[in-house]
Amino acid sequence: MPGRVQSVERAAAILQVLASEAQPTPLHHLASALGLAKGTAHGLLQTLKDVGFVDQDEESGLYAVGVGLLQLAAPALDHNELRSRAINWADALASRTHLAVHVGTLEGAGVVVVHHVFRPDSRPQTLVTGTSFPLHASALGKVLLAHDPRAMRAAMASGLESHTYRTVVDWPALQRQLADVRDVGWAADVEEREPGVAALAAPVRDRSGYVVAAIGVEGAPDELCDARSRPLVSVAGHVTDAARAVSRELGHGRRP
Amino acid sequence: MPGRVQSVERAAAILQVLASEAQPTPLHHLASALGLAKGTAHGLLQTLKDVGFVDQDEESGLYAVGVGLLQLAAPALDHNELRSRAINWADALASRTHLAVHVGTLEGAGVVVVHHVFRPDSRPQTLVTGTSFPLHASALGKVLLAHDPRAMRAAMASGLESHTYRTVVDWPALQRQLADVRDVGWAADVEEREPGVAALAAPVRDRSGYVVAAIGVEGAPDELCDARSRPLVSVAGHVTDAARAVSRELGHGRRP
DNA sequence: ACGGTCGTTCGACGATGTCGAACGCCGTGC
DNA sequence: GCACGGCGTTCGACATCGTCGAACGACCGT
Repeated sequence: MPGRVQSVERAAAILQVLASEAQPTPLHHLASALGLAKGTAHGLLQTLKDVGFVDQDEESGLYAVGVGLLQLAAPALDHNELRSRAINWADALASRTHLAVHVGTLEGAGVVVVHHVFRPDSRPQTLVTGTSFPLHASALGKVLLAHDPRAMRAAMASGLESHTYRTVVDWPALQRQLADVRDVGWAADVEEREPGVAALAAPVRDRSGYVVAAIGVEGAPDELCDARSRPLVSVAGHVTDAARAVSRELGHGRRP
Repeated sequence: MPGRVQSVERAAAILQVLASEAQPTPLHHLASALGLAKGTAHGLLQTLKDVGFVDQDEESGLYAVGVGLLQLAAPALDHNELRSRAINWADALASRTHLAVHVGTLEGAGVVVVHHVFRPDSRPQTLVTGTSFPLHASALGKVLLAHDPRAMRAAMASGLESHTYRTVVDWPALQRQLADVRDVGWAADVEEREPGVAALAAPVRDRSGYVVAAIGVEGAPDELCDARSRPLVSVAGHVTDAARAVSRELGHGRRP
């Protein structure tokens, strides 16, 4: 691509492959996955090691994304006023509902989880901070679609991909759902993004009243819904209360 | 540096400057800070934008580290077995001690906080995940120095820099402290890294018995120490219990 | 209206990134 | 014990690509 720096694109591609692998990766795999000569891959990897973005195991020679990369991402994330302010209310929401809590913001064509509170029990859980959820097939995403025109433009550009048999992939049906979201103040996703998973989310507004994020809970459908898969209003109430509290922290509702 | 890719080094330097700035940064500042032509900085920034590592505000034109970078760092962090296993015990330690909890591992010449549990109250707190603490001037770091020869080599290479008037910057005195750490099983830092802050930490061992991390609590000196600034044995007991529990989760103490 | 600053674009040029070949090490099979 | 294949690493040649200075358009302040 003209005007872009190819070696930086290649280095980023290496990081993306490393991040997507469950285990440390050999150099030859990276080279072949990206169509690079081994010498080229080696030069890029040594540079990434020097700057702390990649670690290489001394014994096996395998490569992985280094914790050093976190030093870039985490402080930048914490500069985000939203996340700083959401943290306490997210903890409270998790305690109150006994569910996992996510906070997400629009990023490209998806909603990226910027904060994740584990459900307060000892079952194994997977951190999803940094993960991008589809806008049309997640509660967090529907909140953004309902209130943020940029989200709507992004969804129209990328289309409505099916994720489960319950995903809404019909624009009129989705529009009707979004009208309901604006009406009741929260969104639901019942096995639309992932089988066996339901979520409820509500909008977080900034000082000017714009929706800048969504906060929500996630769990098994029978933890959030009644026997006919209808979301429990009690859970939705906890979510909207938390969303309002975070919005107040961001200055929403204060006189100028 | 021969054998390294200069443009990847430059791109990494840009990210490091952006991460260290409290607010979004103009292109000309980045160019002058790194001694680059504006056209060069522009090409690197557009490439970083394309790969999602940098965002540019549409109105102001200012640049910042993008949430997209988190998508690389967070999943890679979660692959780290240590952090997955530490999360629950860290929450329990925070509840028990009413203090903030950190888990840290050796990274270069410092100890990087890979997990941070906020103290369970509503006072404002700052997330330090990703932050590197000095080895000799932090409880986490002293644990690693006491048990991990790589940490000792790194500290010898980088020296003992003073952080407060209480920082130990004398090798024999530090060595004596580290012998005590090995003896009692925990380390303390009383206003050595930061004025008004004290911390206690204990070693986390892997299946083979090697110390791979430290877990600790942090708070005001009077929350962890008695009137003569001596660490409270009760708090140290909670910390060593948590460290042992995490070590067991990592397989320490199991027969092969 | 004008001047200055900034982000962006463009083309020339040479510095650097890339690649193929080779090397050393390690593990495996015979 | 030896040979062989695979892998990470090194090196030098070459041409591709990254860099920079100049210029442009937009915006802002005076």
